[in-house]
Amino acid sequence: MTRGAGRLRTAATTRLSRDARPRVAVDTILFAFRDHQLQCYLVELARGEAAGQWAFPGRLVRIGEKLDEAARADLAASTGLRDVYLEQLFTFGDPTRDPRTHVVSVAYMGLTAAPETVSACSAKYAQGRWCGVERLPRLAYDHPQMADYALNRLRAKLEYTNIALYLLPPAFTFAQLEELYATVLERELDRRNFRRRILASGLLRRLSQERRGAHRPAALYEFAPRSLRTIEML
Amino acid sequence: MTRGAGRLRTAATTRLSRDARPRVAVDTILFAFRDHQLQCYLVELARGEAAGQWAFPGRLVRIGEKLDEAARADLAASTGLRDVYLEQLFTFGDPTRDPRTHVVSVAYMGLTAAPETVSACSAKYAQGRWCGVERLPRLAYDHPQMADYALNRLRAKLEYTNIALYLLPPAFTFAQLEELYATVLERELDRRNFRRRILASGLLRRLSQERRGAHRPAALYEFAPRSLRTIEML
DNA sequence: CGACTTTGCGTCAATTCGACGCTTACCATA
DNA sequence: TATGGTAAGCGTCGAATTGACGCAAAGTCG
Repeated sequence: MTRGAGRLRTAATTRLSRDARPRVAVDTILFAFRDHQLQCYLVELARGEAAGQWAFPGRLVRIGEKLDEAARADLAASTGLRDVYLEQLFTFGDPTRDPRTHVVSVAYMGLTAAPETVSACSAKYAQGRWCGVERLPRLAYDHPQMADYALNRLRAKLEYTNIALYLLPPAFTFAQLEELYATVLERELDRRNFRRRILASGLLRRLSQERRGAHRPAALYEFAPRSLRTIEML
Repeated sequence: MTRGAGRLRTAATTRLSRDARPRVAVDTILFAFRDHQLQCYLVELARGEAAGQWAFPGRLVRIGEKLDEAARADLAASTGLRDVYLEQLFTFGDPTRDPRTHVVSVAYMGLTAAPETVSACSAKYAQGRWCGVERLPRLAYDHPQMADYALNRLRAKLEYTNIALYLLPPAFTFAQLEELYATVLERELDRRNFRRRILASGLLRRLSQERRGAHRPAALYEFAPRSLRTIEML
């Protein structure tokens, strides 16, 4: 996206028209599984000509910044969340995607376990909120495409990676995991078969059931670190 | 990559230090299947401090250009090839990847059917040549990572898309297709099973065998256009 | 206590997949 | 024209995977 570009417009693009080059931005589609649905985090733009529209958080990349670090820092500034799983998605470079200037945006997908404390600190935004992916409002720029892309990627990677575990708390039950899968994939799953599949994949590790009373189901599971295959590509 | 940035260095980065932003480039790893091996196209840089080193063709993106069109145009300028299958791979943004300035590079993978006529027209390059992916020379910048990434992606997509067909001429035999798969995947394939798999996938269409004499094997195949699934994502 | 959920173990049949045998057609060349 | 090599094409067999589903033990909640 392009927050901040407005400030530079007169100074930069006019004076420099010959040397003008596209700017680079990062935008992050942050997912969480909350209230039995897959949600993503939206911000309401406060500045620029897209003010009032909803979008994904993001900003221009500064000289010397790594892309993922820029995305991570911006996410921390926009949501207060750190330790988010981030994965580069796709780079959107259509010159008309931002009506003002040519901004090339590197889209990231972020996954986090149901966060309770989220604050839209940054003054760039009027507000921030979680929104179920089924009923997104009209989004600014080409962010609808980004949402599609991210959702498709998430669905695809559910099938062959442990990526779902980033959407869950450190310990969880099979029922939770299955609900996550069924919801995101929009498909019924057979409990028995699902269990077999997941266990066969070796993604999970049975948690020692220290304190299980206190309204807790019998068995908890957690990440099996050894199966943290880096399928960053594909 | 960063060809052309040298020219702008004094003018741009000095004068503009406050407004300075990363530049955007596209680099393309172009593959072809030639001489029984998977090869990719390399250029020898003629300018800048990396002069003399080998790299993948690419250039800075100009205001108003789409990323894929920039990649396509640069490929045409560098190799004379048009009608290349292009797919965005990954965006490399480490600020130190180009020692001079911060250049964010959107890497593309290109596939083409064994091209006979390739000329390194562009004055940016001292020369261009095809090189087997097994014995690449030392590459400039972070292009070795790009090569790895592209190769991994190509291998992965061979398994579940028709992407291989972009590396073959319009009509080809099963033996050719199988050799391509076996070479790229570096693994022996059972002819019978391979045939079954490919036919089951519906990717191929039997060509009417009009003129088959003249040193031509019995059966030719071509693309089955209906199966041109767009699995651009994942 | 009784209804309900979660967990966990199995079964069965259809499908997929790897290893492999065999025949036919075409071509080159001795 | 006989022969050997290669591509094409068909089919089998057994192991592994996968979807549909039954069932019982354990825990939770009202």
